[in-house]
Amino acid sequence: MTDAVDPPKARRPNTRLEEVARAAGVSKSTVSRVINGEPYVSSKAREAVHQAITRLGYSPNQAARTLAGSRANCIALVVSEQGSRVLADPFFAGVLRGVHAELAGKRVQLVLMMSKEGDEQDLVNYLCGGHVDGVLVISLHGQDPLPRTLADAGLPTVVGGRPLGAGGVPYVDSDNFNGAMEAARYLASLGRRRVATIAGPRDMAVGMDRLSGWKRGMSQARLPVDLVAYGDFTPESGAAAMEELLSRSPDIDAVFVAADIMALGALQTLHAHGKRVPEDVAVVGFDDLMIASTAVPPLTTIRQDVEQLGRTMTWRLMAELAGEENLPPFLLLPTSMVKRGSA
Amino acid sequence: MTDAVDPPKARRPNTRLEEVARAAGVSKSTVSRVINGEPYVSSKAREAVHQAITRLGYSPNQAARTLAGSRANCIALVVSEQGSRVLADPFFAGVLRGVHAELAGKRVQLVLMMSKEGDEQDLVNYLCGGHVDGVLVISLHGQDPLPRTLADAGLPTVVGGRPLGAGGVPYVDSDNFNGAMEAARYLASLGRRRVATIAGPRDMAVGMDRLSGWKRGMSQARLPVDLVAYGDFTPESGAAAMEELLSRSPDIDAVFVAADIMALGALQTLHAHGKRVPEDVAVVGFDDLMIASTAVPPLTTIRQDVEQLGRTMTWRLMAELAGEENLPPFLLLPTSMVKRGSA
DNA sequence: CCGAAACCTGGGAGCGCTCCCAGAACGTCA
DNA sequence: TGACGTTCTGGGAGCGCTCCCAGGTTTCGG
Repeated sequence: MTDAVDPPKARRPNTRLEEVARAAGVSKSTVSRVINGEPYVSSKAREAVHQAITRLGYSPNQAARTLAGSRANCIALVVSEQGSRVLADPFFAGVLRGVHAELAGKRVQLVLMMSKEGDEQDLVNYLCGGHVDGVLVISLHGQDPLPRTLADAGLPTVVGGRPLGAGGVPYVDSDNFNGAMEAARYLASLGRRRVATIAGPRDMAVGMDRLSGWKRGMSQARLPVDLVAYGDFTPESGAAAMEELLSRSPDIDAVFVAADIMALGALQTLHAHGKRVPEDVAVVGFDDLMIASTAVPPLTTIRQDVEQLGRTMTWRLMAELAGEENLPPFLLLPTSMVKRGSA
Repeated sequence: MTDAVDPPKARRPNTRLEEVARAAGVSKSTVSRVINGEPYVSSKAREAVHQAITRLGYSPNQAARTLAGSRANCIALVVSEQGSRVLADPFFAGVLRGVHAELAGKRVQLVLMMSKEGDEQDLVNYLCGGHVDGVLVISLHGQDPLPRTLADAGLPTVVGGRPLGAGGVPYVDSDNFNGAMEAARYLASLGRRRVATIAGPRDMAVGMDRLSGWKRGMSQARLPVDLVAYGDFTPESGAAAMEELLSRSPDIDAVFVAADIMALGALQTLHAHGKRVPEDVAVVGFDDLMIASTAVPPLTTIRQDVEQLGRTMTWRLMAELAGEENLPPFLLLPTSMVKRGSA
């Protein structure tokens, strides 16, 4: 008769606020006040409520709080992931750790969303629908209008990594420009004269910023900026780009690779061509992933602190949610060079 | 006067269901039915509602649905992360991708929680408080009672990776035993006779299962199982373990390393000792991380599909939530050997 | 032509909280 | 003594939805 079997009856959710009130001998209102740390509660009542809560193992119903109050006590982390590979895992995981670390202790949940192509409108509807108090966006490509849209809808938004198409939306980023510049100058200071770079994709700010920094560093060292190849943050693309550079100019004696993950590929190509690292070609990466130190030879690289990036984004968002004013619109995190064997 | 500044007034959340009803010229109930895809709605009404929804950009208030209905339309991914480094990033990121892929299209949100020490009770209260419909748990250490606790509370729970201390709770895992066995047999088939292993931590099932599999494979090849060292899934520990093995038995001609990430460290140690890979010592890893193919030499390894692990966990949980019965309690995902240069 | 079964619809009672308001209890000062 | 604060408390109206129930409309077999 019935086509669909009824799912098993949901357990009666835990204790309700009213039961706590009864157990503590006070009213719902008072319990609510205690939970939310409001003033104007006698210490006696406060104490009784705390005990009742502990005894009953009460945990407030988040849905009800959200519905009744205005806040959702919840922020979203949106990863715009076109094609699902992009901007490799370690970056994302690091940011996530940072976000979580910063959220620790605060009663704020983190919901994770990935924007698939097509879902765009759904995503915006959802986010603007009052389900979350604020949004963290990472891994933007091209001129993604998402942050702009969210910000225009009045939803507090912080972007991780400089967004190309969202002027005015607050962001936090590593100081890619200066990091890359330092790499170029360091290679020059080593006496290298044919210094190439493998840059990131042209549609990502991180790619362009590191390329600009390298160019600036090269200019300062009075070196030409002709040896540029592009990759897409995969080892394969790094290998291919290195191949291209070597064929264009076999006398290359150094290369700044705009991401460790690509540097791994470049190292393979160099090895295949019988080039010794660092004797024949010095290599400097960027990111300082875990794999940088275990590469052969260990990779000299520009370290960016992705966990700190996550923390800072979260701090910035939470500060805005708390009503703080005159917050810095943009934050740049310093990078540092880690010297290992490859340069 | 006022110590705390009031946060800026929250925007009036979007359209409400009632407005959609009015716009479509039907009742709230009918709109609700359309949204939830229930039968017994005339196609005319259905059409009108859909149009109204699109026109008004309506997005149902999740909190209200949760409160009124029984489901939260939300599952939690709990990462028990004691110490914050553990089980490195790539694993976690892969699982996450899988979970998300499986969730795509379903109207289910994912909340991420990390169990810090101390928070344990809070976490359990929260999860059992009806805020989520089910829980995915990964990265369990030792005899973590969390899954048991959750399952006992009647909360549908699926564990990723065989849990040591939670008999009876459904889990999904890679077939670590058979994968490791295959590795051992492969090395033996290559004619290697002094085959060592670098195992994972003793308090993790994944470590023990791979060790058991290796032992079984060795026995089948009539080889001794004396060369065992332990690491903790870091490159450093892999390097140290290799060092130990080499000093115990310099004639080692093969090693099965229970994780690529440790294999990287082992490779460094081998290199430092002037051992050629694979000529002097063959190396087989486990996991097939991205870095396995870019190691020097490229690592032969046992591939486990972590994304599939995430997908399968999610599928299993969702099936249970949908009320399906007689679901398999445990699921093992096959592994496969990827032959590259190191063995 | 009548009754039953299948469809379709609207009304309204909550879900568990927050937050506003009214008022009690206890001052304190003219 | 009364008028007025300040501190504390409880009552109750929603928040926006789901889901039950009652009832209306159509179809179809006897």
